[in-house]
Amino acid sequence: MARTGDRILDEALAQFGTRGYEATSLDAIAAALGVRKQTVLYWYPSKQTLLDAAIARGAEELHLALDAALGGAGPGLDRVDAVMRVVFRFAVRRPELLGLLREVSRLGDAAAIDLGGRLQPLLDRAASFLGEEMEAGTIRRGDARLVLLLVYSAVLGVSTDLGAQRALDIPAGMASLARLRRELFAFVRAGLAP
Amino acid sequence: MARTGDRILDEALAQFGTRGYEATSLDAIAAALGVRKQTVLYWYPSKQTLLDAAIARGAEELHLALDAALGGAGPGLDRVDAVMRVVFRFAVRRPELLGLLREVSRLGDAAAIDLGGRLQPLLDRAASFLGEEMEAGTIRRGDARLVLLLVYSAVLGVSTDLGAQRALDIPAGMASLARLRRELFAFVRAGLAP
DNA sequence: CTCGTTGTCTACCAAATGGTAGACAGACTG
DNA sequence: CAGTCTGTCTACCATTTGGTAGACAACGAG
Repeated sequence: MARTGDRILDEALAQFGTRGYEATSLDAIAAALGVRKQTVLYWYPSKQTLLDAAIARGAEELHLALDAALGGAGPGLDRVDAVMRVVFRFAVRRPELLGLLREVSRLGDAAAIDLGGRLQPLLDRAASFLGEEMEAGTIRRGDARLVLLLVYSAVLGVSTDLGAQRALDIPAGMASLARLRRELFAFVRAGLAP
Repeated sequence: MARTGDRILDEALAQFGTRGYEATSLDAIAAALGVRKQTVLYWYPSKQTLLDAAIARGAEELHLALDAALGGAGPGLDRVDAVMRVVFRFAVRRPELLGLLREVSRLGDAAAIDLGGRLQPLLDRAASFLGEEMEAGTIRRGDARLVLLLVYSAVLGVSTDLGAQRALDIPAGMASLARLRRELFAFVRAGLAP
């Protein structure tokens, strides 16, 4: 695949992730690249195909980063921190990717199931990790899958709900972002502590 | 306003909240009510007007319930519990309302700002409540607004991200829902504890 | 009975959307 | 040089969408 195909995929990921799938037209994607809609349809024969490809790409990127974080870090809460660090970095540097994640879960179509399938092993691994830590006493006991869901929601929510941040008068900017990160880590750590 | 106007508003809120604003057509709303699109346009002269009205209605409903919860409950973490109970009940009984909240924050248009304005006093109140409790030592010290954002994200995330729950193989149903609720409460309580 | 009001409908319309068909230019290959 | 393959484009098309114009029926008031 030449470079055009990749540029289209990037742009599609960005627009699907920020404006939403239905709200994004092929014309808009094409125009953003200075190209005609038919070029988009040449590389991806339908809008659905393009969405699938964007999801696959996003999932792969997430999977890679999270896999490394899950594998490389130390035991106990340090590992939780490592994962949160990764997700938080995504939230800052590639918010459209997390936006796509959320968008897909809303669409609830076949692509979402596919995405679920792709991330499944990762989630299983995370859940069993939480379970082990609960056994070892480093994490408060509870249902590992539910706790995972909670942490996921809190992190993703913070990462994507910029609207809420606006309503709360939380300023943007590096310093404030760092504070938010610290607060998030403290909150989750406290929430998981035995 | 006769009954048709209200039925349209309900249906619009439901569809905007679940399928999203752009993905919902006036025809779809009308069809769901066994009526023609022009009847919808008679009551609400444009799609944007309808969205605004739906948001206003949702905000009012939320405001009412949260206001009561914030006012009526006891001190300290009990009050946090009361608010979470309310939000959780919304998540179960009127998920489309929380969905609309999220949708609006994504749209980021004038309506979102309006919604923010409506809920602002409530958020201020919640934040200052958290601040007081931090002073009193019943809640772990930290930035009250950020902590509020975290709790909000966790609760809203759990409440709306059914897709994630599917991916995690968390079954639907009353019993499982109750367990999720317990786990959420425990998590937030622990996260807020000093 | 007549007349204005109200609410719903049929008939359109212009713009946008996803998608098809095919022309065409350049580059590589025999 | 002829021919094929690749990538982009112009030209359309059917459908959907938000929205306008106006007919029409029910109905309460004078």
